Amino acid sequence: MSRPVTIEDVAQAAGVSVATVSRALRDLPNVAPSTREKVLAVATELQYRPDPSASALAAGRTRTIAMAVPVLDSWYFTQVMAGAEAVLSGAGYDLLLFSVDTDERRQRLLSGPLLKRADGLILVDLRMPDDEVASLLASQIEVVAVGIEIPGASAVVVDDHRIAFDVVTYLARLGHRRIALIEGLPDDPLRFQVPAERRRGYSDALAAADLPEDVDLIAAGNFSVVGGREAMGRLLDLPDPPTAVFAMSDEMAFGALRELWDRGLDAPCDVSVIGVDDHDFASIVGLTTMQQEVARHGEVAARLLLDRLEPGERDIVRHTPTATFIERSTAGPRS
Amino acid sequence: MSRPVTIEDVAQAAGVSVATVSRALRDLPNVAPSTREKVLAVATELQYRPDPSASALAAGRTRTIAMAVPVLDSWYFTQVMAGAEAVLSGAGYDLLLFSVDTDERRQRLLSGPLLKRADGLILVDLRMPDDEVASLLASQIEVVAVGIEIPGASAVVVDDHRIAFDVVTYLARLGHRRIALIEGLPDDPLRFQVPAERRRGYSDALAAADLPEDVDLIAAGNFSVVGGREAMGRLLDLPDPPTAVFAMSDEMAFGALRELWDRGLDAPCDVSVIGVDDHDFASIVGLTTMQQEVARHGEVAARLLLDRLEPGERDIVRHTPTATFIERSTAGPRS
DNA sequence: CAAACGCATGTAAGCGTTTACATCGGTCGG
DNA sequence: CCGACCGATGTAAACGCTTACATGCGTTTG
Repeated sequence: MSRPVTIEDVAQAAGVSVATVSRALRDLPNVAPSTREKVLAVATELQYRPDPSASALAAGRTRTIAMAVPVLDSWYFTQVMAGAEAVLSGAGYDLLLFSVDTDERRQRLLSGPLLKRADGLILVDLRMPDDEVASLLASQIEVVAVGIEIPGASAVVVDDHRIAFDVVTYLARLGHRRIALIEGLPDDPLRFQVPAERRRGYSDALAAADLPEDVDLIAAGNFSVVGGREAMGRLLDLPDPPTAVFAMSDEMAFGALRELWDRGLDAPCDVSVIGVDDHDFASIVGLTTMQQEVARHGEVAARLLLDRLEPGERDIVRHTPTATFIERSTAGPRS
Repeated sequence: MSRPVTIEDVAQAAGVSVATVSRALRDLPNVAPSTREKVLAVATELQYRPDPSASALAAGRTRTIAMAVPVLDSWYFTQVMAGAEAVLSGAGYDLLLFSVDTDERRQRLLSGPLLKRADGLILVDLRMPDDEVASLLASQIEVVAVGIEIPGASAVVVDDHRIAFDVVTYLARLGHRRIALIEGLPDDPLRFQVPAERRRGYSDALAAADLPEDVDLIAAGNFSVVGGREAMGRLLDLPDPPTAVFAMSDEMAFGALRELWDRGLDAPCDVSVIGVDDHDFASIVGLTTMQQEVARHGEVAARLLLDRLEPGERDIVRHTPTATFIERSTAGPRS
């Protein structure tokens, strides 16, 4: 109803100038304690709320961090997001969330007004062409990447090659000779860097174990439960099906397990299955997996970003979280 | 490097006034087609990006919607969020995300500058005292609730009483006489309305089936997998354990199943288990559940909000999504 | 004791938009 | 042929803050 309270109202009521109010409310130096108190009292009394748009316009800082992820309904991304949000809200920043499902949307977003809407940007698993990277870095906004490397920006990247390599090597040591891969999005090379790295790790591990690589053993699972299930279906339908499967994510591994069960098969008796993430449900179904501290990824990214927003040129940091292999009950020796 | 391009730069380059640029770029009437074209050309040429803060300040609209949820790492909330985001981004709105884990944070948030940061607010499962509701509604911001009812605001609310009633009645009809409830957060009455309603539905169904209610059969599961597991553990340790369990969420049901399996028991042979949601993994483990179209909740909420933001006083709408019972393999007759 | 300084405060110029209002040619009906 | 009207455009005043700079006063210092 009533016109919102402005800083001017507070100034008037407190008998000082707007500048003093501004300083007092933001804990800047050069304000007499008595004055500060008075201003604070009046401000709460009047229920004054500074207008963020006005502050942003005047100060050039929005106190907002944007985060862009490929999809919002995937466990991994929501975990990263939750981790980041915790840190950001603790530091008084707000989180602007975007899901970027197409190249076109990414392009529009990352060149659009978003850049002026936030002080920083957390980019999760969104690979992009060089020119976009360049224009991003040229813009004022501070960028931190998760899951991808962006030359010139801090990043949180797991060693995806190693994860895949270790898992596949483990399976090979168990005696498996036909080891399948359920991968993510083979059709969209720009989107994820992760699948490509894990794919390489898979191939290298096979080579290291002197196993031939068979393209039939590579199935796309789209990083989803149903995708994993369908992929497993295709693998089992092969004339010479695999005895072990490495799924690039736990979610796909769950789908794979489901398909096994549906066919009256079981892991690890018939087929060994290993995933990545240590999803909340991995322990439920006993999935052997390569654990990642996913929420930490987000926390670390947020912290790196906040660090760089502080005045005083921080270095570009590349943080590599560790992954821990967790043996449960879905992988065993080749029968 | 170079000073960002402002509307003035565009105006100058196009040989018109800033007003005309503003009008042309926003497709307002009263601009000659030739002029509009010219302006558009110059704008793209210069890579002009309007500053959202400035627009917001001048126009009083932020083109942003805030969404507050109790936690970010729970399946239900992320689904709702994903649904809302899809609609909002389609309409050119940005999503500001907040997790509200304490009463204090909620209070601060909902009275703070947030209100000026967004044109609308989607409140999910956050119950609050009357005075807060009042001050929220008194503020300029448009509110839509999900999972709770806020007098004076549109809402998306499932019939939680009915869901619980139906499930428990179903179990009673199967011959179960000791039906347990794994609930959410009993200690925090302000936070969720949902648990309270489902709890009532549970009690009423027992009464309708002439079954006694036993407080020992009610265990808190915190809406999490581990919580559900622990709750089930406590229930099984009872001298007279239940033969059926209704979990208020699938996630808790998963935990419950896990506990059963760990003890060498199984559903439905030893204990029937039913959840709510139809979580992605429900089909994996064959969980019988009451399905909700969760993402739709978010979509609908977003749409209701956008409707109300259009000029032209819409009515307050109360949308009740339907829930569908899905029989799978974790519930059966009492053995 | 004057000059120099430091601190608390005020003044006012932005920040980059939107938009009410004024202006200015033309067109049109009488 | 003229006043009314209309559509295209410009002018300038907000919008609510931040902040560089100016001011004024009490203290210190040589």
